[in-house]
Amino acid sequence: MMIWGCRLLAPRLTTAVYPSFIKGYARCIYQYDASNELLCGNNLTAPSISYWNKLLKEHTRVNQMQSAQKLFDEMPDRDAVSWNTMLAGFSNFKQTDKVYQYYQMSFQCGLRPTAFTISIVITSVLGTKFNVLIPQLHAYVVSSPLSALSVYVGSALLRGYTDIGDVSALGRVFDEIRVKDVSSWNALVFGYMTLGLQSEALRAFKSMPDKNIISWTTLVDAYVKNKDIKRARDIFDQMVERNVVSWTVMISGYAQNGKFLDAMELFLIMLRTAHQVRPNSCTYSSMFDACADESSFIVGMQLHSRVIKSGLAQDDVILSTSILDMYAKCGNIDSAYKLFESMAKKNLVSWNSLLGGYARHGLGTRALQEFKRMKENGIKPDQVTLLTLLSACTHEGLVEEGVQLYESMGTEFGIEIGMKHYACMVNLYGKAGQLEKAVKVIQEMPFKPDVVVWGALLGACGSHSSLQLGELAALGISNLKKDHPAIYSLLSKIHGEKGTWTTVCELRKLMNDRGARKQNAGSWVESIA
DNA sequence: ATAGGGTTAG
Repeated sequence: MMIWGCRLLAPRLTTAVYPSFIKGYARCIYQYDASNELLCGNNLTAPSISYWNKLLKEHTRVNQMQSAQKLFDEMPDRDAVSWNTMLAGFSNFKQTDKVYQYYQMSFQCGLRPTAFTISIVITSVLGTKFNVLIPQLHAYVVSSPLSALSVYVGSALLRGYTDIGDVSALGRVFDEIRVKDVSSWNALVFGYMTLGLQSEALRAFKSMPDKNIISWTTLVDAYVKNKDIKRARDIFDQMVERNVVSWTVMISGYAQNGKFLDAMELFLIMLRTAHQVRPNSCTYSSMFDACADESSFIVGMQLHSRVIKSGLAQDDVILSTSILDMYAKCGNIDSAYKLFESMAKKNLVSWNSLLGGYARHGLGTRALQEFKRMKENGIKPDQVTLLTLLSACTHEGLVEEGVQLYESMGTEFGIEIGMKHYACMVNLYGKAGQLEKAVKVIQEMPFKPDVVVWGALLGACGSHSSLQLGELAALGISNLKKDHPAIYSLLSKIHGEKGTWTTVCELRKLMNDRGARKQNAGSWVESIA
């Protein structure tokens, strides 16, 4: 049984290919055979290229890209489908550079892209720096035998131009599509909406010959992304049928815009009225996001029990992490930790969420401990990790540890230091009263300081009563944002502490004259009760 | 045999 596949293929392969084939693929073919009839009943006939392509597809499907590459190299012949299968595999698993590399290789091998090739390549460059290639790919298609756009290439191109923000290209591409279908229309509406042309989008939406659930959901989502929740809900209410995605888009729209109660209400309406629709992991994830935002621990816990019963989180890193994040943000760091420990799979985001929980709870030392464990587990930190750790150090006054992390960012972890990291360092030094060092960070950073950076310094000068540096920070802020109320409050606080009351009065008067008003303070505890 | 359009975590 074990040698099933090998026995079948062995006589048909050249001696050069045979040994490495056996070594590399015997196991895969056996597994493939177990779940598929492909190799059965096909006694001793030479495997056709379409057989090889199916095998190749099977490897790419389960993200066995390395063995897929090996198989691709060693199979007796490759046609356009083989190349496209490889491209699609790389594309599905976000290996854009590989897509580009194989695309170029296919040219060198004398192949010309098919419509399949073009749509795969376009899709794979979306959201990457390779998206500059989109107009070139378009130009290639137009000048090739493919010139009239198929629906596939057409919708892919529409997504592409949306991605690079070229509004004027949308209409042009749409006209070039030979036979437009719902998908092409949907891509057009999505493009207009995403690029902020609401009326164009609506016009296109209304002139669509057919609309499906996706068309409606696209529009709802687009309004959500433009933060126009009312209109989103309006469209949502007009839908004649809705599926999980439609509900989830609307619910996550409320969640992302801080409307916890609306999200909750809609979630309940879904459970009560849409009996054929079951919440999936995206739906729950959005709800946990809303709970975390509102610190709604009780609801979060109830939703967690629903998830446990559903078994959805069993194997889902994203969902589990959103629950973990909910616990951490609702102030229950112990539950967050327990959940983290129970997770079968963890990724960088899960670790960041846990570290963020410790940071928020002021447990800097604990955060650093977990960070050590994270590195021991072979997880590489990113900018978010470092930002979280720096803020954790700030809360507990761990200046030395923070500085050490900051200095190792580029050298040890290869992470670019961003504006937020500098702001964190200013905060770290500032809170610890080392104001000169805080200023030094500002002077040496490669960006023009923003309001957050100056604000960190100003705040520190407030708590450590440094007038001179406080004025420097205030000047920095007012250069960026005139009459920011924090300037007046902090400066008069410092002056008050120094006893220069005349200046305090002058500042108050100046503030009144300019109409700068102190920002309203509110109790965070009250708002969740 | 290979492709396009709507949702999710820090």
